[in-house]
Amino acid sequence: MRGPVRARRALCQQRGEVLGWLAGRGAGRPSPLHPHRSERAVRRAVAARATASRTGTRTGFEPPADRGRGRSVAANAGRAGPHRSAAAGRGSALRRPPAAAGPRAAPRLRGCGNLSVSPRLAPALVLHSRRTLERRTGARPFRGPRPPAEPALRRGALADQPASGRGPVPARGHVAGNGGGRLSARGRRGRMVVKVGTRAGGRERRWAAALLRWYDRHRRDLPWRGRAEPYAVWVSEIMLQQTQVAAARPYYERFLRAFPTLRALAAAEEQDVLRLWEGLGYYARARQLHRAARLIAARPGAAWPRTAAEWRRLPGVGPYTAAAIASICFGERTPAVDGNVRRVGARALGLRTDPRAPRAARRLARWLERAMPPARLGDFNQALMELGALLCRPRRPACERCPWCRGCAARAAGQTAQIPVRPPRRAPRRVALAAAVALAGGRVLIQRRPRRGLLGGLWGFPAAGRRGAEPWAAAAARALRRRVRTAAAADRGALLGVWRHGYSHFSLRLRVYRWRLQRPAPLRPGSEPAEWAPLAALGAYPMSALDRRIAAALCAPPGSAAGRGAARGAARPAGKKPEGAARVFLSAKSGLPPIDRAEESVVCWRPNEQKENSDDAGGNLGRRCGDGAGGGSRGAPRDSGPSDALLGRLCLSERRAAPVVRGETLAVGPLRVSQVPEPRELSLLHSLRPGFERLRLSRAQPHLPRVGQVAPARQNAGQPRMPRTNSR
DNA sequence: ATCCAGTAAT
DNA sequence: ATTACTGGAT
Repeated sequence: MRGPVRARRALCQQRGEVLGWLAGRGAGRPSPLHPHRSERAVRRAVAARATASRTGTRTGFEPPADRGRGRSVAANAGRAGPHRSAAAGRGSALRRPPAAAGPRAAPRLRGCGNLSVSPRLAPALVLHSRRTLERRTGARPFRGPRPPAEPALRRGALADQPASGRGPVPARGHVAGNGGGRLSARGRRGRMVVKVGTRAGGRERRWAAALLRWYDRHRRDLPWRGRAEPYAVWVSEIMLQQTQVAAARPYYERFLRAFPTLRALAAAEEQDVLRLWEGLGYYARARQLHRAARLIAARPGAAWPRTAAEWRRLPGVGPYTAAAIASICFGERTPAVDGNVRRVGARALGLRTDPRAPRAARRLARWLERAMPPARLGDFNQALMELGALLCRPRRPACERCPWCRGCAARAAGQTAQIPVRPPRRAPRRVALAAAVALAGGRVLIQRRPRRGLLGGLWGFPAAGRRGAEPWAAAAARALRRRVRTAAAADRGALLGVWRHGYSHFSLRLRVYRWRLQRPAPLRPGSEPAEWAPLAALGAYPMSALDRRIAAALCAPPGSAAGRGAARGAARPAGKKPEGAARVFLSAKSGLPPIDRAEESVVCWRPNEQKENSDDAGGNLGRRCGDGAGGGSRGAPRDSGPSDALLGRLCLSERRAAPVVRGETLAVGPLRVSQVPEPRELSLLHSLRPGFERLRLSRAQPHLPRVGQVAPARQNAGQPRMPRTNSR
């Protein structure tokens, strides 16, 4: 046995470097890290060295001697192949250059390795090595507050080691900083094994190299890539907030045509900016982009902010966006951590906690910062995001193609589905309300909700919460009286049913009471409109999903599933669709040119994920709705069979001389209902003419048409424009 | 239906 | 620390 000595892989150069350093320190310059100890420690170390060279006994600084050679790290690394794509294994981290130089070699640091030293000396050595590395690599010196718990505690523990080394030895130390040295403590006598890296973040840099190789080969060609122009990058980053590349891309191109420069944007009217944003959502982004443009233009010389901190001060620019722009355009060493990066990083590191939690986020950011290669800071950030978007997807990651496959901790543990860990969601707040359904001569009372707020602008039945311990029916009656003047509200309504609905942050339990009135009672004026709407026309009113289900129950024949309804939302029996003719309403997601051909076709098909077993778009277009891919297969799982084929072929039934305004509803059809896909099955709506991609199926309203007439197109056209519906 | 996303406002 | 904002994927 070799006793406490653990320097199995010390490298000659490093040894030379360290010994040279130690010798040079003979004068006893105080170590900045441990000024009060270094002198003694250094003298001791030098003495030990002298002893060792005289007697041949081993010391902590002894080279691994010849026995180390046989199973050297280089051999390990060789086994794995010199061009291992993912550099995560222990062996590869210790890969070293040919150990040509001996102890007397020039004190150059190359390669990495372990040195066994006394606990006292270890911190100074690490510091020294880090300094050297910083000098050599130009890495940013570590400064600023160290992350609180870890290093402080461990450095303290280290410094407090008794000279005998018998005190508690931290199981693994890690010297904070930018990757200059790592410290791990092993051994009974408290010898410290110092792993010295050649470059700041040497280990991480190899991940970076593999990543960038992959990125260079597989990156998508996106309009904002290429020249890292601040304006282009900034606009694209704002557009890409909460928005996928495919959706943002056409907007980006149009936007840059309209406002090619910062000055053009700053000079624009907000209305024009918003107009170009229509359909993208999150309109605050556009307003803030515009505001920020004016702020930048007002700077002296309209100079771009350069640092992430400066960008951060602009409206609409958060930590992610600031880091992305600063790194891509101005070479700042700041990781841009978005959802993709969090996912990729959490998996690679095998984070078992929510990567958004501060601790994990710090760890991730530090790791990334160490990995960022100085020459390609922006590319590194983009490559990470690209990896997350293309391969390291939330579901079904394509690990086989991933450059980090071998080193990925989540992959190794078979945990890619569990990582990133998501924080447990709190149980949603429970909310209970009572609603009033007032029927009179085939009409029902509905009201529109305020434009702002939850389900803004949608129509629904009056509802109220319970006051104190009053009966639920009383609460419903109160809601009724608020909108209509009727004596009937004094009566107790009949309980129609109880509906539940889950919203994003609360779950609603709605008790619905029904009143039958002789005739439509006079409406009370209110801030929002109310109407006695014909039951048959309810389909023309945009409603929330919950109110829609109640409306469906009103229209459904008694005893039908929808009529019984309440409990589970009462859809029709699974797998069956209502028969008959119906129209589909498409609400335009953005402005559209006039429709000059009445027979405009709109083709819908399922997302086509398996490229290899499906036809191209032309093949899709060639199929007919009826031939096997239509209603029959719709219950089938996504990936089985030819279900990626055409689902329906819809025809716009009207000409439109005037342009279509965003949000306007267009009637399509009529169609046999069995040809109409469910909204959720439709992830793509294409027309054969450009400009119609943004058409969106709004409401097929499958529940209503069975009673009475389907709302004719004319009537629909006369309706107030359908606001955007948001079922949450 | 449920989950996910970055920023600002609270 | 939560939530609104909006749309897409599954």
